[in-house]
Amino acid sequence: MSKTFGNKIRALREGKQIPQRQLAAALEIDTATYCKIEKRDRRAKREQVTVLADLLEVDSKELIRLWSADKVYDIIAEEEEATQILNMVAETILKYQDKTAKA
Amino acid sequence: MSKTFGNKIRALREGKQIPQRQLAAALEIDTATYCKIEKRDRRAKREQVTVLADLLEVDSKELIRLWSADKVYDIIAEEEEATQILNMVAETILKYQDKTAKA
DNA sequence: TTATTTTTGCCAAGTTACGTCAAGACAAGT
DNA sequence: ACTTGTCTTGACGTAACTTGGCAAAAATAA
Repeated sequence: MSKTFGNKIRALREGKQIPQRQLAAALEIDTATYCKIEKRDRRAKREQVTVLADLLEVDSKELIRLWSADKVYDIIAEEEEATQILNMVAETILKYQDKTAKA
Repeated sequence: MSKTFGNKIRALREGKQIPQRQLAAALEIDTATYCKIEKRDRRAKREQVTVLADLLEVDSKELIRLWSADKVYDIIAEEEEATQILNMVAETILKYQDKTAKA
């Protein structure tokens, strides 16, 4: 991906010169697990993402976007018509937003 | 969604006047499970989707698209910035396709 | 070398998703 | 009303997947 969630938090962490150990402690997991999150071997939980955003002083919405994008990517990357699938979902979401906006 | 996977296969099945029992047998699951798939309570496996496409005489790619879209939708529907997430993934996919196309 | 950080493999525990069973709703026919 | 067939739902056991921790190995620095 252009920038995976793991890449992003690693870049931020390195920019701040924080060891994994410290973030791992904040997330109450051990460093091995934290390491795997950066390497995309494990997935952070949603709550952990917001904690990381705080510690890394970055907009949590941005991190959530990356984190969600990773999940979506995993689902459709292997499909032939990935782009068309995304368009279908986008349409659905727009329609649904219209409905709820009116209601 | 505008048209979920479940809606689609149900419409096709009804158009052909086939009972759930028959498709369930083809998928080697019982009718309760098949029913849940139509109702979006259980998810079909990828192989099952192609089997259904055959039996319902519809392009399997179309069914796979709907099936994938359902999965993606489940992931991001609850997120605030769902559309932006989709855009991020779309970008990533395009970039990746460029790379592989050149290679 | 020594110390620190990062990474990996493996296993136990936890979580999620699946499929079946049993029971019930509903409609059409007798 | 009784049957027959289809569809639906909830509960339950279990299979499959995911997670986190531990221990030990690489990598990196001091």
